Amino acid sequence: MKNEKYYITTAIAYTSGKPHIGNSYEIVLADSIARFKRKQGYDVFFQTGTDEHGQKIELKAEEAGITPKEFVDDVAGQIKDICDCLNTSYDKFMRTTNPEHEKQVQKMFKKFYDQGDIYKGAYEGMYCTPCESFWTEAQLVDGKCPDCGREVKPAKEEAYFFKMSKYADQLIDYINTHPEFIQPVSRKNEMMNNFLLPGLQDLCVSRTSFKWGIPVDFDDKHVVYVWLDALTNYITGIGFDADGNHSDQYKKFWPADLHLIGKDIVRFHTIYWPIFLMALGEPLPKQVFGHPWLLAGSGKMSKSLGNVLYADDLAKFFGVDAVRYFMIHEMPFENDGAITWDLMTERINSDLANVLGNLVNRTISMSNKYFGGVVENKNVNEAVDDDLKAVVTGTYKKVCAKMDELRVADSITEIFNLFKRCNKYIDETEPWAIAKDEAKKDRLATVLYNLTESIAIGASLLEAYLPETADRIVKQLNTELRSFDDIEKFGLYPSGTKVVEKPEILFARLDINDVLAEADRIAAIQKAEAGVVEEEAKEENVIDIEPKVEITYDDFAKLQFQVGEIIACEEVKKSKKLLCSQVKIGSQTKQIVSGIKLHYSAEEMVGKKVMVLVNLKPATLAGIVSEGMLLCAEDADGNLALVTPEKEMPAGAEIC
RNA sequence: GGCGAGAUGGCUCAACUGGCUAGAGCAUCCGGUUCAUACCCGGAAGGUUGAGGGUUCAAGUCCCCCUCUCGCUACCA
Repeated sequence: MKNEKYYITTAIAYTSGKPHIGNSYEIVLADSIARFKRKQGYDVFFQTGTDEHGQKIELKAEEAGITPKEFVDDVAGQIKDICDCLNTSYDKFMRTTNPEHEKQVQKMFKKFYDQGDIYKGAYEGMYCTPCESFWTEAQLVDGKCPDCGREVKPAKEEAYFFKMSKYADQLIDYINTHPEFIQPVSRKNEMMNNFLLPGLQDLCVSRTSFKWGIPVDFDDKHVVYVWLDALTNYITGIGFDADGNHSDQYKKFWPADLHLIGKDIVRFHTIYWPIFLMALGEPLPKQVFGHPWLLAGSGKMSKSLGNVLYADDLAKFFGVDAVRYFMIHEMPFENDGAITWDLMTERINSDLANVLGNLVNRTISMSNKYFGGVVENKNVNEAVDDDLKAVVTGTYKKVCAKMDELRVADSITEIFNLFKRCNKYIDETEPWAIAKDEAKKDRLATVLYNLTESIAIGASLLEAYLPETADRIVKQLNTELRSFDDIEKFGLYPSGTKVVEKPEILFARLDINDVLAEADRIAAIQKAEAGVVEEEAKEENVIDIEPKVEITYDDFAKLQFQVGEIIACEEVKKSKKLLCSQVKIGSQTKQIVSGIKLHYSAEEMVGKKVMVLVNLKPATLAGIVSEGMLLCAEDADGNLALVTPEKEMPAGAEIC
């Protein structure tokens, strides 16, 4: 038994809605690791939870006509239900609306401010309106926007910034001297090359544009930036105190041994989070693993398509451990995995039903058929037994090696190799043939004992991944799950034990037609729900944007809008998003570059009459001069629609 | 555009610093078996390792070039 501690966390789930299967998989992965470590003798603390602040939630709550707190209470409940329905063994479910957490975040923010890590941004001359970006003094190039090189203006709003640059060198050094810190290593390179080496920019850590967040206690116009709020859950959840009065739990468990997160938020966990910790004077987490995603077959999940997969639906239909098995098995280390009803069916049938379920079933059946269910070791050994025993007792080491590398999918495959070896052993020994010879009765008993013992060991290895199944197996064998201390010893199954009379089907084989019928049923329900939602949404399909300052008519009159006809258009080859159009405005033609390639093809642009801002100062984009701006409407998802006159108008007509 | 990763049998992937007929699982076909959930065991077929060129006794592995895919990032007048 080891006496070391092991602190593992998942990312906390954002409470903007019920998470689909792709978001639920992380908790199962973490759970397998946590259970495995516990079984290895580590003192494990496993924390998960919810991230409950932010503008999106504020808006969703408003739409639903309830308070943000009511909204997140509901969603956090759903998320916790999913964690529970997947049988995950978290020790703490942390919510960022927890009052103690909120208090600590405020204290940390104040501490950072007091020690000069956070400063109030002075906006004069620092906001580049066209770029919609805030810049700090250090970032300005000759006092101008470092992006477009134009004048920056005083902004109306103030914000607090965190001096990331102060800690950047220290972080670079840490990452370089701790190669295991960021996993997989490809992520490490991305962080270094894109953020750290080019020079880390200071981060804006407060917002004034919405209210649903933790207020900055010494300046309550501001709420704390959601990431600063969210990331700190890893320490506040175990009793960190900004004044240094940490709980014993914190002293014991921090730093975390593993932050398990999705690959999309690696940046926050490997750059900002370590820097916040440095500023607090706390040690950094030992490892951050940005796992890939489990994607639903081809394309996006959407309710209107009826193809959203939810962990609880799947667990209800396939069983909890079948879903766990699929997630763990299919979850690759570096590339995204796929989940579909077909793939689920295939995995369950071939691995769980055929290999494992059938093995347990046939073994128990034989014990009952030949020995009335009593499994006895008569020690009549043959050479063929040796390899079986070697494989069975050697599996633990292989599984450990894979787990140490966080290759959880590979580790469960090792366990199934053990079961496959058992099936082969049955074929090699042919118990039904031995049974015909009364003189070989003791040999037959030994064979069945070896099988039963092998299964008991296999089930014990499986416990961390499929706890319920492991339990069901040993119950049928009338024994108990074995500790890892005894997992490499063959022969501990008590000789003379009587197994159950009638073996239970662990995993029934699935008929693909039944499965697809279930998929259709769920799809129909989702579509129906989506239909209702869509109709409601139609009436309410509006977007609120950040209000800008009031302008005078004179301000407006400075803008020259005209109808332009696109007479030619081509893609800007070097860019993913830019189209270059020749726009006829009256008798002249202007060249305008627009970031709309993802929404319009060059061909379909030609002939359109669009609204153009004509007197905008020319700028160079991707090396091409742009002499104006095509106006578009943009929805919440970033979809663009060109604005065109609703009646036929000549090119050059003024818009006023 | 910048940086990075990758392209291997129908599918998913493997092959450490170049080294014996390029491996495994699933799917397919054939055979065996009957204790068992039409299951299990064995075997076979299937790859000029994205294209082309080069280095070497030897290249999936190294170099050059081309095509394509993906990730992060920038651009979005």
